[in-house]
Amino acid sequence: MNRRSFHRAPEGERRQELIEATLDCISEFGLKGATVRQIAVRAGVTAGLVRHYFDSKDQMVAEAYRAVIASLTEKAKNVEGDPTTRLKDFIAINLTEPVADSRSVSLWAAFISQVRVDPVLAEIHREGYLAFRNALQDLLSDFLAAKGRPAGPEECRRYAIAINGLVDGLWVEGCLAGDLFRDGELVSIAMASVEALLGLPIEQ
Amino acid sequence: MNRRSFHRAPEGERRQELIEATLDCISEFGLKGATVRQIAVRAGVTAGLVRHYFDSKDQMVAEAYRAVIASLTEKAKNVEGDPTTRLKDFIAINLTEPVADSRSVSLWAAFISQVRVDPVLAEIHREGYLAFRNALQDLLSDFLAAKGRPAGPEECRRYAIAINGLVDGLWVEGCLAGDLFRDGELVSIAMASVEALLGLPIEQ
DNA sequence: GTCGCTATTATTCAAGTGTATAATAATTCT
DNA sequence: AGAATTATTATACACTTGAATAATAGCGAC
Repeated sequence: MNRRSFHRAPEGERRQELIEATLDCISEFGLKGATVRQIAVRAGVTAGLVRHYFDSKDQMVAEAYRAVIASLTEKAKNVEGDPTTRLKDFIAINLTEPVADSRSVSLWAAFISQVRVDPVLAEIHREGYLAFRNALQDLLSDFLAAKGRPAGPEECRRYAIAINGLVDGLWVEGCLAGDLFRDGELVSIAMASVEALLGLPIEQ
Repeated sequence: MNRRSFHRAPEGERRQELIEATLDCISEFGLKGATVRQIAVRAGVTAGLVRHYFDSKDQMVAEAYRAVIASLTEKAKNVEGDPTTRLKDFIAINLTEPVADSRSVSLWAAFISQVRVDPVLAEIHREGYLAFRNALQDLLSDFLAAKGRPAGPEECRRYAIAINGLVDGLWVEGCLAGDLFRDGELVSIAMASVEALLGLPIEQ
């Protein structure tokens, strides 16, 4: 028997490799095509190993979804600087790579399509969405205050809903049909739109 | 042998039943759960019949996707009346049932997630998206002209991209977490946002 | 070094997949 | 009413799926 050679990886590392391989497969072959065997090939291991690190394939997929949400939101939530810079960065980050690319939107859509099916994924989604929107709402509150037009929570909430919708919608448009837009066009449209929505200039 | 009784349906009717059953299964069980057998159960027939009406399951799914796009766009594209009414209706239709519901967004997401995988679905998507956005662009052109502020194609294009993004984004938000919004809140936010984007009142 | 632990591989299994084929019964035509 | 047509069912097949189990080899402790 010629067994293939291998090396024993630290637990955290191998788990992350498997999760990354899972996401690769989902984005390239769809949820249907992301089989345990295909994922193992992508990760450079054999199929049985999946069950050594995760209770089930479904659990691994759920963790992979958490990773997607984290990668989509962490950059935007960690913007720094004065409110104007943060707002500008928030918009730009969400509409340029690596957040805005076809792999991201494929993964996002694959999981969204399961929200009705799998309550676990539904909960993960809701948490991520609310955290993201609340971060935007706080950012807008700071921005409006800094511009000398402080607004209450209700007004900020409405702005956050609208701008979140706008940015998400443009994000999807751009990811799915990036070739229909010129370089930087989406960011430019988004900036102008947010200025119009708030009735305030973003550029200093 | 006790064979189950059945009735022979006209071709068009049965095809539509199968497509509808396919969409039901995709929205309830995901693309993975939409198996030929499950679809047949939903349609009240047996699995073999699928291949009598379609060359393959994949082809049936592609036709089902066409049906989804049609149902999502036909109402909005057929708005009538003066430009102001049409714009108002366009927004309202896209953000209220039946266009805005969790089944629709599940189906939409399921197919979007396959755009990278299946070139056939990618083409169907692109056609639908462009037709939708162009309809909106024409509508905006009419609206701006009627309001005494005619705009060229490039300006209308930018507005169409932004408003399409806004409406799509709010549509997704509302479909996925309708309980987070009050009745009519999304439509109200969308109306106010579009007014701000265009710098024109929509209400007469 | 070699021993022990366990991460990893290899193999097997039952259930489910899309599809092909043959049997049959609902409907139409004469 | 009876024959012809074909939509529909029933069954079988080859293959894939996630998971369970047993064998093995990498690697740290001593």
